Amino acid sequence: MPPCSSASRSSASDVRRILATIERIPEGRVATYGQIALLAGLRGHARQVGYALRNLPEGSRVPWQRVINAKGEVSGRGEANLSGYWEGFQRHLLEEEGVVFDARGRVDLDRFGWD
DNA sequence: AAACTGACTAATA
DNA sequence: CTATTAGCCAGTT
Repeated sequence: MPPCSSASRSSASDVRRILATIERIPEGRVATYGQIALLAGLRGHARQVGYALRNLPEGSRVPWQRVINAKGEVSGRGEANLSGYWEGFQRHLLEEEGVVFDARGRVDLDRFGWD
C-alpha cells in the first residue's frame, strides 16, 4: 500500500501556514480569523482558520486563545455545554496577557488588534 | 456527487 | 443594538 499517500489533509499545508501565523501573534495581542487567513495567504478562508483550531491537537503551543472574531469577541462553539467553559478559559488567558475586555466581553481591536 | 454544517465577515435593513 | 442575506470554502454525511 502506498505510504499514506492519500493524506486526505488537502489543506494540511494551509493549516500549517495558519498555525504558523497564529504563533506569530505577540503576547497581549489578538487577531481575527479573517486577518489570520489573510496573513497566511488564504484570503476568504476565515472559516478554515476556525477549522484548524477546532481540530487542533492537544499539547500544541499555538496560542489559539489570541484568535477571536471580527467583533472582537471570543467565538462560541456549537456545544453550549462546554462553550461557556472554554470561552471563559480563553478570556481568562487573554486577560492574563494584558488584554482588556469591556463590559460586553469584547476586546478593542484598535488597541489590541495585531498589526 | 449533492446537501449540510460551521471557532467567519461584511453589507443592509 | 438585532435580523437577514450573501459570500466564502473545506470537512462530513
